[in-house]
Amino acid sequence: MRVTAEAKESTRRKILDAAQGLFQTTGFEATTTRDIAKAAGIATGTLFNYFPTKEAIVTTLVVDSHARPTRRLANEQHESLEEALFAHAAAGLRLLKPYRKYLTPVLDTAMSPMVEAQRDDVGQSLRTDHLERVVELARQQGLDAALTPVALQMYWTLYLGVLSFWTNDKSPKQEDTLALLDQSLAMFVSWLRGGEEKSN
Amino acid sequence: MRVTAEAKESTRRKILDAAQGLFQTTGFEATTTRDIAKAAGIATGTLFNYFPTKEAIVTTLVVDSHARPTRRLANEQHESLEEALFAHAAAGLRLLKPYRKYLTPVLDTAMSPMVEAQRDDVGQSLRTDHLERVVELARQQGLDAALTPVALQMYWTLYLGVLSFWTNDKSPKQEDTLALLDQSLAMFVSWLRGGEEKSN
DNA sequence: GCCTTTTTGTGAGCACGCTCATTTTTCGGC
DNA sequence: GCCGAAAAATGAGCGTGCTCACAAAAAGGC
Repeated sequence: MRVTAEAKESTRRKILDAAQGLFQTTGFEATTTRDIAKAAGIATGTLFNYFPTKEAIVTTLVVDSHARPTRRLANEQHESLEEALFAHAAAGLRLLKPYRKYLTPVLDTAMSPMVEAQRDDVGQSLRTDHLERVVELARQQGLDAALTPVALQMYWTLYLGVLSFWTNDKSPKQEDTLALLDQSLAMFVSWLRGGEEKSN
Repeated sequence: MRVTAEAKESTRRKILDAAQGLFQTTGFEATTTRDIAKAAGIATGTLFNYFPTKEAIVTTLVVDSHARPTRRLANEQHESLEEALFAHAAAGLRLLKPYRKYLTPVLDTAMSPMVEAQRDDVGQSLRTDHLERVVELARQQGLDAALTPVALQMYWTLYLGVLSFWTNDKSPKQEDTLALLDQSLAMFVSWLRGGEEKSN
């Protein structure tokens, strides 16, 4: 059972590596599942024993990139919530950077706020993890009451908007994306603060 | 040439009507282009002489629904910008209501803020028209300077977020969507006002 | 009314993502 | 080592959306 397990894991890696390379060079849409299987040295049917859909492959690539031990700059204090959220979101972008060009299918499915969470839906953990940290950061600023489900929904909408912009950002170092992120967070935070004042 | 033109228009309508009915009863994904063609009494190839893709059909349905003379309640004065924008966005929802269940492909393509405008891209006019009215309403409140491209980008992101939520809203009369819309616009408007104060 | 050109219609066929009956490999128990 | 069972691999094949070489029809000129 151990040898088999190792072999399975090895095949899984071969698929992911092959897909990663092909997506990078040829693009997500232009890469066929037959291409990936051939590059991984397996039959097309085998590929679907490991991943239920083509999108699941790219989703796994993205999620795996977040699974590396994210060395969290331990409890560093930020001057403002906006600053803290900016650092958090920018860190998210950094992790996603290798996948920027073919992020669209992931945004449409795994990261979509509307997809119902399902068993073992590895994509959902990405959103959940990101939002948990947002809540945590807001708490440190005494804004926990303001983070209603609706507020998180709006945060995620804005974040997805930034990511969606980013995938097509033609500015030299995608600096326009950072500007948009800055503005979006400024809007979000000032609204959070406003709501807090009123309710106190 | 006139007889031909009339026939063409008639075929076009037959396709749209057939598609409308099938989408409604069977759903967008489950309806095949062969189904649509058969229901319209034409060959599958002919269908693609009228619409380049299956998505273009649903997009056309949605855009056509906006093409009806939108009787604009002539220059009615709203108490606040937020109220005016709410009425405007709610009117948008009302137009889209018949297509709510299969709006997703339209959001992903024609209404996406990232898709570059192309010649005769009928989908773009939907966004442009909506945003033009937003600018107009903001002007009436003396906030024209605040409506930078980035601001419009954020407005559209929020609007798409609301629409995306709406397509899956399980609450009885989709009242949760209106709540989300309300909050989103409150955030947007208060941010607009804040930016205006600073820059003055 | 015929002939040429242009427009419109057609359905066999392609490439795709994905499935599934079958074959091949691996396993633990003896 | 051998055997039956369980797991994994296979590739022909299905149903898509969409294309394209060709056929039919209509328009325009004389």
